[in-house]
Amino acid sequence: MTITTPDTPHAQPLLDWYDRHHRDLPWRVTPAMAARGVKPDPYRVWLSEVMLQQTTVQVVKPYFERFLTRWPEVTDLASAESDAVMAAWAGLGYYARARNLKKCAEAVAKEHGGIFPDTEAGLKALPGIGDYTAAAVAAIAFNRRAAVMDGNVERVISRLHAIETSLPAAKPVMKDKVALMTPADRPGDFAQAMMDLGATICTPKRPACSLCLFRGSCQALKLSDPELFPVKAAKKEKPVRHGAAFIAVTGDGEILLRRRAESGLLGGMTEVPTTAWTARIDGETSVTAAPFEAAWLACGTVIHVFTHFELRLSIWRAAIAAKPTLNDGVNDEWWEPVTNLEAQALPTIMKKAIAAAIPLAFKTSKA
DNA sequence: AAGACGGGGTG
DNA sequence: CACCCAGTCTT
Repeated sequence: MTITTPDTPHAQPLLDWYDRHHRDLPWRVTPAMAARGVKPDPYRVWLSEVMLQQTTVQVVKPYFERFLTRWPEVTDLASAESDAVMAAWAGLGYYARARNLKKCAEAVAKEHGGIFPDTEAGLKALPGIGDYTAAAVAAIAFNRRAAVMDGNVERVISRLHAIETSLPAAKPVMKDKVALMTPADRPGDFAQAMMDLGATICTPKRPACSLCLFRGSCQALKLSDPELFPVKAAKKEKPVRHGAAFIAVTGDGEILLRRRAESGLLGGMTEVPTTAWTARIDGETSVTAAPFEAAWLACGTVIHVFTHFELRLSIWRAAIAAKPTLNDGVNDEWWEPVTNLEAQALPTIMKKAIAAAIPLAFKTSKA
């Protein structure tokens, strides 16, 4: 968003607050570091922002460190094996992000000489970079006066102005307010300060208004109840789907795995053979839908909640004496040593399914 | 404009 | 349990 209006009196007090209260995060150039001449690395800013899409700071931290150690620069990521990137992303969710991360790295390496575009428009043209990430990278990495608005900022703005219009309809108005506030000096720190404020003070539940530097000008606090903002459209309930998953293990300790389709749910990730996931329980077909005849043993049910439905997966296990012939000509399934499961691109639901059949398959019981 | 798309942290 | 998170892409 092009900003032509001057910043409001909110900006400087927020920057002062940020200098005193900012969080020290692995991808962040703190004000103290900036004073020593440290410049933000666009690759790190971009990588962190993509990981942070709909994902909390705490969850992202270890993934960010592992990615940076393994692929220190965008060109390293561009030349990496896709399977390795997907396996490293496993557990973070929204796997289209990982596929687009790889595409974006390749585009930067091949079409931009390994240098990230330094404008909002140039960034937004890249895979996996939308309104938020383009503005965030432009502001934080390139000091551009871009209006950065994420869920945290939406909450702060909606309370500051007591915006009664519900989300997402209110987004354009809220973005105008952010643009009005964003200063020409230190726009990146301003954006991070707004997000820090939303994450630590202006929280969804029980906000710490007494500690907020905007307590004197917050319209929601003055006129109403900050916790009632932002107003959101009513959400619909999640349907339940059912299916069965089959864990086949040979005497040599190998398990049958397959690769999911490139697009769609868990696209490009690894799974154990499963039935289709349907609305109705079909008990009779559960075992007969197994990949092959075997003495399948029931291992209970795993429940996993996705964004738009809940999945109840019946788990079946069988000890295989001799490897059955896999589907003729279909090369998307293979036998993998159970000892090598950690290196696979297994999403959390699949780790839970395998763990239900083979309790010691993974180091952590949670996965 | 609405739906698809994960998983974990938090109260 | 519900809610929410440094959103993006497709239809």
